[in-house]
Amino acid sequence: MLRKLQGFSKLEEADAAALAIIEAGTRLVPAGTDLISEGDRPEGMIAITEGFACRYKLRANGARQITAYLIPGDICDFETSILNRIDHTIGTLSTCRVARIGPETGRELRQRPALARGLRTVALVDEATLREWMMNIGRRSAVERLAHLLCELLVRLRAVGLASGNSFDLPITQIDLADTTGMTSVHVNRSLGELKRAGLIERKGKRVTLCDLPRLVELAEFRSNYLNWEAQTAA
Amino acid sequence: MLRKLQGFSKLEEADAAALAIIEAGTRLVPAGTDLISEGDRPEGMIAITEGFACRYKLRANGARQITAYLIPGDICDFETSILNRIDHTIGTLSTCRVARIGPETGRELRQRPALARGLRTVALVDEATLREWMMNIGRRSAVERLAHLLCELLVRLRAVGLASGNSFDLPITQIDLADTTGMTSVHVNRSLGELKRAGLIERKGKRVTLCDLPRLVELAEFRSNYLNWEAQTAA
DNA sequence: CGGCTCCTTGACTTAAGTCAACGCACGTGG
DNA sequence: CCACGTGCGTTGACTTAAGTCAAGGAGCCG
Repeated sequence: MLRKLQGFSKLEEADAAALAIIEAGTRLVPAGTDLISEGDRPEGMIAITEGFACRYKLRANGARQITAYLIPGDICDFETSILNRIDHTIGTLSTCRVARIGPETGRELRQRPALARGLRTVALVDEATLREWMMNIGRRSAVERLAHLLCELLVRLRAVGLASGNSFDLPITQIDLADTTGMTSVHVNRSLGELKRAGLIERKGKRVTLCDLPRLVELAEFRSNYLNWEAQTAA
Repeated sequence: MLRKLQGFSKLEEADAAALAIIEAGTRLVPAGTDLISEGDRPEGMIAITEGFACRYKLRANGARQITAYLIPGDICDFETSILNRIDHTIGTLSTCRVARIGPETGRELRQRPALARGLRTVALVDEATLREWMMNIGRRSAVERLAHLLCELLVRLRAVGLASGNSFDLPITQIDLADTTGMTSVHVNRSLGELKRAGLIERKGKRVTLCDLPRLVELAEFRSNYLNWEAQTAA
């Protein structure tokens, strides 16, 4: 998994070995666990190899805004000691397999030029994704938002080999989707129903299928450019 | 101005000289000008020394989402050649004084350790701000959103000496505010009116005064931590 | 003095939120 | 192995925040 991620963002040599080590020290974490809390001192990195995690913030009234998904292959790097307090929390949405990378090994990884470059690319893509999500919440209707999110997930999961054709497992609740898209779980439910009725998606259990991807892409005005490593490798 | 920005994020020596040079090659740009367009090849940096600019994205139907403000002292650094296409546009909201920094000089600046560190800090703060805005749009009411935005602007403008007491010049339209907060200009107008009626803010022309900052902060649940260099210098 | 663009306001519509109930699946413990 | 609890999904009836449409006014510039 980790391999995949690094694989596309930059060419690797035997850095793969370094990553393999990481995968060794992996732990299984139940859903709803905070891996890092707001206000913590950032250190090292965290990598997800299975399941969905997220970055989120809370309001005093309990309202939650999810600002990013961490899916298998994703790494979040806390540029150690540049900022000394984290402004958000990272928690699991489903059961996850997580690798924690200490500050020392983190430094080692960043020493390898190819990996360092990969990590910076990841950071830039994450930021671009943040902007796209903002557009999503601010300027798209409920149905469009969900359509867009599903398209994004398909692309990202494909990149790590976790989608087969146009379908993938989405191990998170509609409440999570609501907190991602800035809506209510009730309205997420209805909007998903609308997409289903329109024949754009299908769901059985945790499995989602984007039956009519072209129409979905058009509806959401989805352009994958912001996620694009492709542009990278082409360069 | 530039000095200020760097001043807080990291201690400087004679890097100031390097920055001074930048300020020399500065141009005046009218409002509504795009400095960099989506799809461009990123190169060098752009610094704003006067006026308000922003990052934004457009939808096919013309809807605009502003994802960040660039105020005097802000620099945006396109990590040259890491990504090769920009996913958003940068344009001026008011008349601006802008410094364009070529790729070569950009590299030079990044060579100076203190400046490099400063730039990375800026990038991290920008990202944190992005997350806070997302929370703003996704999970706060119209009035709260505006209150939060105003608080943020006060803090940021203070940091560069552009606020006197609790008031500052806001040289942008209510349409811009709407595109920032994911609402309509009409509703921005009404919500601002509400803040004014509640005695929280005052406006005359472009000048905004946050009369009752404590209540405004409370209403918006504003915590400046995400902008905090203070934390940095303390470290 | 037009002719912009922006601000302001009112009347009305609509998308999304709220409240509430019920069913279903899952997991745990008796 | 079944009984029960709990969290999630689903649906309906109703409320509300925000959007839409539209028109007038204010400021600014050439």
